[in-house]
Amino acid sequence: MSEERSLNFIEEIIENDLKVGKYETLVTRFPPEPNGYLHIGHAKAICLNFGLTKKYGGYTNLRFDDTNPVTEKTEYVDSQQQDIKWLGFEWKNELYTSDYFDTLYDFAVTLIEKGLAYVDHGTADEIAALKGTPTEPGSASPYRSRSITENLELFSKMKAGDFEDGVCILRAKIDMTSPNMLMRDPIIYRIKHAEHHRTGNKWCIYPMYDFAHGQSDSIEEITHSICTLEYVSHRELYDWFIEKLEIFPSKQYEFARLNLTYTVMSKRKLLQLVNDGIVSGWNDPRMPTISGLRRRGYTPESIREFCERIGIAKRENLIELSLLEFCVREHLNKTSNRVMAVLDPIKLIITNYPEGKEETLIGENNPEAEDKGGTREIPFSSELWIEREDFMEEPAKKWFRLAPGAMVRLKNAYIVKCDDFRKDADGNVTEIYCTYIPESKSGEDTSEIHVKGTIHWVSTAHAKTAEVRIYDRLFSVESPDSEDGDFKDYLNKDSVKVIKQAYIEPFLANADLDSRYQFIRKGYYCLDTDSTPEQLVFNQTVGLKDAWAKAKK
RNA sequence: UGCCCGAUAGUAUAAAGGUAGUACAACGGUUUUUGGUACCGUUUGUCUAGGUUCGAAUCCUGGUCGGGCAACCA
Repeated sequence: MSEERSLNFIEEIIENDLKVGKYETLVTRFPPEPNGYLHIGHAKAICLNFGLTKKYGGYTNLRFDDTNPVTEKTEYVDSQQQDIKWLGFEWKNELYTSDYFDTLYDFAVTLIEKGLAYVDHGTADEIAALKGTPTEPGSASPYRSRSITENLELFSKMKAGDFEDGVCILRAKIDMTSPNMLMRDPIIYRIKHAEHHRTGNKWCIYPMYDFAHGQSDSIEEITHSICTLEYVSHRELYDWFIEKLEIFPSKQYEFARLNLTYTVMSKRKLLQLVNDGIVSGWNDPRMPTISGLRRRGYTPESIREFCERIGIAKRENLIELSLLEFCVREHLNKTSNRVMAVLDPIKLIITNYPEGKEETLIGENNPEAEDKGGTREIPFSSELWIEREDFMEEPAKKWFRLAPGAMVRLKNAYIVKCDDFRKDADGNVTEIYCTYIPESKSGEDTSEIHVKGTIHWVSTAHAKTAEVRIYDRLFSVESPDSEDGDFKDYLNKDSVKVIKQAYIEPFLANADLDSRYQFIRKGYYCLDTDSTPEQLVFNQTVGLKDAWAKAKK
């Protein structure tokens, strides 16, 4: 059944490592910094790391990379955990880089003792100046030659809180002339008198990313430490620390991060959208965050499928949003029940249907499901709401819907013929008059009449109302990041359209937050968390493909 | 004017020296009580110049283009 997917370069490395017996057990980790909400780009990394150990055995740790107390919060830890679980993955161990602060401190002492680290009292500017540039080598700091004893003492004082922020830092002693800027005596510990979300005020010195990440991987015996391309140049340092400290040799591999058209992906920019009130929050349905996609109605299955399809490689990429939309349509088409809702209503009156008469019709819930998803009852009467766009006073060519003299099928009901219509003073059509064909009832049609168009409807007497929110891309250009000027100059002004009063069939009154629906001929919808029993609110996840709309252009 | 990474249809991603394939997108058709779905078909590609080889997307050299690197961020 399962078709073969070719291996990506990381799978090739792993298969080879396993084959030659380099590792017994594959161990990966997902290491977010708890300073924001996870987005679809993180989903790619999550699916990769957890997917690898699911495929090859072994396990994946969740490690919060919390080495910067001023940006990190427990709120983010909680949301990130929720998002990973929702995506359908289970971590082996829940860990925090801050769990290793004692060990990391000892590692720093070891380095000092080996003469490979020193305390520098230069200011940030002085240190930057001596660092050189990418094209010019750096030069030694005046503090570079301090004795081991002095360094040990000063570092201990740093830990003890004897210095204010910024007075001094601990640096690795490597090579100020290295072509790799990161090897020019990188800072490994800085002083920050700040409260940490887990360790409180125990520490006033915190390790830098480069002095924490590889060692944490090593402590956990991570075999394959997978990260994004911007860390390529960090690998040399990563290996250097592991070698000098003589600890478990985790290996770092890098892949290209995800970029998606019509959105931005950096936490910084997403935070700006939230703070500027451009979106309602991290989980605004237009956001590319996991929580936004979830609220929008995306399913974990569809996001996992998307991550599978985009592949893993090392070249920069910009994935078309249409692929994500395809994945969610594909899943929702198979799993969601069909219902009828009229978003832009106009009244249709069946003149030969007895006034006051009602019928209960049966509709199948999902033609794609094996059991058709069961059936539901749909009330029918002489007065219906239909979609305004399903009537044309002067039909275009190839028009299959209602027009004077034209016939269509009402989904799950009868064929009707349009006899007349009314307009108001402004020329807007207000009512459409039809006659129905009694012997054309769905399921027992003996009329021999075949019509090309089928439209959805809701009985006016039985309709419930709901608010419907329809979303469009957040930005009007494919790559807001690469345009001139500020990315916010390219916002799509019409990224949300709110329909205050749509008519929905009574069945939908019992909609729950876990269900997704296909509004027939319209799209996929789910209940929004803003919903109340008095006021239902639906979000459009994605519209259906619309060949007619395309043909009109 | 340094170092590092990369370059295959519109977008992604395969082909480990031997038929350039797949998906999405686009376009056309068949089926259809959703102008949906399903199915069928069409268009479009190896950055460039050399070299190695019987044979190069793949190996080598030069060039071009794109990205990263000079936070007490991760």
